[in-house]
Amino acid sequence: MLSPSSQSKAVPKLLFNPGNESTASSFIFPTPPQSSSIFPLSQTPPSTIFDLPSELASSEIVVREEHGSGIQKNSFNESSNANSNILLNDSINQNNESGTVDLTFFERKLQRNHSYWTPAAWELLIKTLTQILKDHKLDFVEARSVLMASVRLPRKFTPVFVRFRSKMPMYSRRTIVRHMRGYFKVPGYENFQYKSSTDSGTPGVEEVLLIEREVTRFCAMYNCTEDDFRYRLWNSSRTPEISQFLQNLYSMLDRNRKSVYNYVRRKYHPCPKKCVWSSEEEEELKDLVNIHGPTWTTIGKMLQRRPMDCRDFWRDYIHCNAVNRSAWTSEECERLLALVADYQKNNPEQPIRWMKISEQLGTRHRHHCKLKYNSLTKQQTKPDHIFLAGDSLWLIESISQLNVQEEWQIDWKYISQSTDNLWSPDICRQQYKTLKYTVPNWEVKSLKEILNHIIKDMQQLPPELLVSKLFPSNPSAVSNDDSGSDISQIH
DNA sequence: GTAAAAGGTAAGGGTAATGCACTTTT
DNA sequence: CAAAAGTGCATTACCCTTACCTTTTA
Repeated sequence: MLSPSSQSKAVPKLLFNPGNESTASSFIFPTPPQSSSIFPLSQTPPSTIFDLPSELASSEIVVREEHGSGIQKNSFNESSNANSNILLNDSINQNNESGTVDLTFFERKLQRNHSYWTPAAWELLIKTLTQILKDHKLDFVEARSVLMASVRLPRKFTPVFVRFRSKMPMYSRRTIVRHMRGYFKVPGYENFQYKSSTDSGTPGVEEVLLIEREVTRFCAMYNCTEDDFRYRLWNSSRTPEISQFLQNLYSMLDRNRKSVYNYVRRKYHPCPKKCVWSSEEEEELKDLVNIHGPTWTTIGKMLQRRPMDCRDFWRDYIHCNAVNRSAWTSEECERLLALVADYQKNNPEQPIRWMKISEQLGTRHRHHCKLKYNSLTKQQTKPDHIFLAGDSLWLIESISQLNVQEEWQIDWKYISQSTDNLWSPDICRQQYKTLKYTVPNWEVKSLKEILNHIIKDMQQLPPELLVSKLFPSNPSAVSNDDSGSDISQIH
């Protein structure tokens, strides 16, 4: 039996697959301009692609519901949290004791509708934004300023949600907003910016499109369907056509050969079924692992799933069946610390194997162990994040030199780069916030006033306390970097 | 026959998207 | 005041790299 989400999970369809849309194959992405240039309105795609429908005129904007939007809840967060934990734990316990599967629990945990941002989503977003800019006679820079000037999304951007709701309902409002801000290069949204290609990690838009085009070309050349291609790619007996196909991709893409190979094999696996596991399948998976061990390719073939999906489900659900989601007890914390200490003692200078720690602890997920350990030992594990007094002064002076009026105008990426990326933009911003809160009545003060106040405060410190990680050669600086003299840390 | 290159597999590790429980704004 | 929208933190579904082994190629 499949949970209902298997029916509702929409598969993103590439809008510009040949044959899907007649104008699509000629469409070229207008990549975001450099912040200094003007958005090229002349690149606006023809209206045949755009055909913004009457839905945009409608004032009724409904997007996929998220975080209980529209339903005001009582503010008893503590008790409602506790209740939900009790519910979850009850269902887990019942599951353990009776040996049967609590469907309510499984449906709950597998109903997520998780969709990654695809090139097709970029295309839709960029098309819609281009039209909005045209309608409001805005250029890229102006639109960026409008976006950055208000915390809430200006109303002129709401047609984006209407468009997405009708074309790609699987994306939440938050995801769309994040990519919109990323497209306009709003500081703090660097992770969501448009990337045509990348050295490693998730491939950029152009890379994905190139791979898709090559697959289409392969199918046309050998007169086969995409399903045929998938089977050929995974066929145990290698064929020269597939080898040639892969070789072509390696030469066209500027990234590690193995990365390309793995990506293509993942994306074009013959078994598209994923995410939702029925209780029967789960039992079957358990049996198969008992019989064959962790031979995921074999098991995947038997279950008609991708090998790594079998591994993931086994590792992150079945294997942590006793996972506890309630608050950590002090005994658990102590055991965690002891286990990690023991591991580090036996495996000096090795990265901590959280899967192993999770297995030994027995009641928590690997991610939970890692997060808890990091929060328990925050000071020790993140010495790099600590700003010494001299660094804090440098940070505030650097912001001051930017000569900006408002906080949102601070280019944190630039600040971070000035530290040779010793601190990330986020860490710099966080440190600024920490310092800001030391200023009395900061809420009603301007940025300049806040900065001047902090600088004045810090300049009153004795020079010997103004040590710096960033400028260790500073005559007043003390050389013991990692000993982290507490007195010089400003918090 | 052999070394180099490429393919195949699974362990290990990580993160983008989202859920929850709020707060803030309209 | 209600509803919509934003947000910090936790969770999870999905993704990527790397190491090691096998197979193919030159």
